[in-house]
Amino acid sequence: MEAVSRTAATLDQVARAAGVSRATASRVFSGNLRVSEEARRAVESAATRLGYVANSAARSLAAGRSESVGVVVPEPGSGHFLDPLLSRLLRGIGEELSASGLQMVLFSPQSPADVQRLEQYLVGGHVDAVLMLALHESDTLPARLHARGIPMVFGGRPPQSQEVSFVDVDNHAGGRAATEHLIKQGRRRIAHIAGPDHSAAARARLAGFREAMWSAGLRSDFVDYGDLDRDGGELAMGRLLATADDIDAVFAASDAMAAGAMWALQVLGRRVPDDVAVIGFDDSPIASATRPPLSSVRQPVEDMGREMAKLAVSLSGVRDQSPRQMVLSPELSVRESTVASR
Amino acid sequence: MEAVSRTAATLDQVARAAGVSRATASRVFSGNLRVSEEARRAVESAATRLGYVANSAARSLAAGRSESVGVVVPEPGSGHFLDPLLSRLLRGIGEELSASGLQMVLFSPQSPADVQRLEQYLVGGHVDAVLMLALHESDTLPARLHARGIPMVFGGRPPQSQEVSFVDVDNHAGGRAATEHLIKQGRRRIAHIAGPDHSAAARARLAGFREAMWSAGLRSDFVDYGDLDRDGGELAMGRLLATADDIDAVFAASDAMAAGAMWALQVLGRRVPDDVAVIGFDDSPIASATRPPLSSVRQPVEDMGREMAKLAVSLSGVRDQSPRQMVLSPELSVRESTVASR
DNA sequence: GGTATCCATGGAAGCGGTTTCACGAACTGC
DNA sequence: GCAGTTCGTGAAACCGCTTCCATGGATACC
Repeated sequence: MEAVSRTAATLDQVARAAGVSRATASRVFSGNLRVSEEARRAVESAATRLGYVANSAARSLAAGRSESVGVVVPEPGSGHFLDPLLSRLLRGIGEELSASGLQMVLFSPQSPADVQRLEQYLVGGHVDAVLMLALHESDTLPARLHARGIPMVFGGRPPQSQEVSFVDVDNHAGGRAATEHLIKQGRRRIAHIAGPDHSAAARARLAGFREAMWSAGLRSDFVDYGDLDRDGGELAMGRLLATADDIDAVFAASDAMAAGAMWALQVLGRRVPDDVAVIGFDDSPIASATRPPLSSVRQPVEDMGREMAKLAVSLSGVRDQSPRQMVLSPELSVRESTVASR
Repeated sequence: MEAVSRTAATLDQVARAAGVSRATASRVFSGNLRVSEEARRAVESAATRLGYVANSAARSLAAGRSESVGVVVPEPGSGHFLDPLLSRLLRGIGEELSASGLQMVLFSPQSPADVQRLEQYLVGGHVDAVLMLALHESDTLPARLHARGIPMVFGGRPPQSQEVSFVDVDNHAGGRAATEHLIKQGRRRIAHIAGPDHSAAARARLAGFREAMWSAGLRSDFVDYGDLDRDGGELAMGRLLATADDIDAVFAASDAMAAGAMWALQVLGRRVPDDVAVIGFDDSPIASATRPPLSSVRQPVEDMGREMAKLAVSLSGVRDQSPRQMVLSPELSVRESTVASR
């Protein structure tokens, strides 16, 4: 390979070196069929020789598309359930986008000013599509993006779900699966530690729990609430035991709460899983670090990311953007906290 | 605000509406001082009226800088210690970049082909700077980026650390602090469960442990190794106890290993912290989910991200890019696993 | 053999900004 | 009052690529 000059080679130089016009060289890179085999070879060889890489700014400007997708992640500390899953999700998104040759531009607005700027940026047409990982208050965004014809895909079901495209995990099914697993293990007096009521995901998990219990003809009123973290789980467990001390299983809406619940049980001398089985949700690192290791519901977060990206890609550039939606099923990750000892 | 047309307003339209030339309008947005107060006001009002947002592709092309910074994160599954900290780190980076009006472009190359493409992309001058969160095999990258004058900042000390800029957490100091904390609690026979020897971070933590023990005149040879996950910790703890069953404290190089060690101890009837104190590293979610909650060493990961971004910004556009390095100190996060019961 | 069709190609006009340069008006200093 | 600055401004030349359009040679058809 020739010495790669300090300043990047341009299409013009490549074309000149290949003995063709800029237009033809451009066609080669855009995969245009209308190029002779001969010209194509000349251009390609010149390109490698010069170490040519297309200037994306110029390409975007000329072609009117940015070759990049914006990803908006929620601000932290909001106790959003997504947080621990974020890196898995981004991974899935990145994988799919990079397969399509798209760049991923990450936004994590902190202040209202950031949100404002972000909105301008997105509406300004600097990205070909937007993936939203949480509903920022900015409810105007969907409408404005839509008006500009910029596809937008939500991760997790947004409030006004009918109008927009989204990919979600089936929290209802997850809650049901967790509960059915406990029932199958012979448990009968099963409690649920639910997440905050304002969270749609938490409500769906609760509903799944209720449905499974009803179907099995069991009482479904051993329910308490926590704020998704460990202490919330511990407190809720205490309250539940005070109400009904013969509970034989607990399904918590998060692993952290499940860990807290386990603690509360063990402090009171209950053995897990022999006396009380415990199952969490998310299959986070916590699940394999508790004693005993925690059964959990694993959300297919990587798949979710991939599907979001796919959806965005298939939506962009299309005139008709009727919203599409997709719901992924979580699966059980069974560990020792729910299987009666050998 | 006027109806924002479907297609974004251009600088030209703004200039026309304000009754000035494109050049003057451009000066207003670039913060150029040479503009009369009158013209500035006219342009600004026209801009808000039309909902103008600069087209970043055009700006990049004309100005020769991309207003964006590439962030390369390690592929997953490699058991890299960064993984659980990733979202915190990205947060810090994003915060700082967005304050400078820069975009963050995320890369997570999976295949060798991805790495190849990435390298081309970065070298192609599409970003103003690069933040590397792990040493991909592609050792040629630093040199090539340097040749192009593209600043690059590593997160975590790279192998050949003298030549490049980086921000790292002081693992040595962290290891020392953890150990000294145990000593201060009156522990004397302290063991260390180290991470894999090929990891520089793991070696530094071990060195910190040794230094603290030597300084206190204590034996520092209760050392075993694990692969950073829970099972590794459990196994290592078993081996350590087989060697010396009167160990009264353990410092593990990761929270997961600490959790595993705690389990091993408790299975053998040791009480934590009464018989044996346990401390981890990373202050991950696991730390607050164990029973008892785990003391740990908290890495200032957000700060690390912020500093990396700052460094990149200050480096870009500067002719002389003599490498700068920065080492951040971790701090102790004390919980019940190391404080003798009340 | 002549005309219609096809196809690879090059010329050239943008895409939407930034920045150099020249210019006139308004200052300054003596 | 005049030369020398300073300052705001607009015209115009790019930045590197895509794409429309015209062209001309080769092929197809009758």
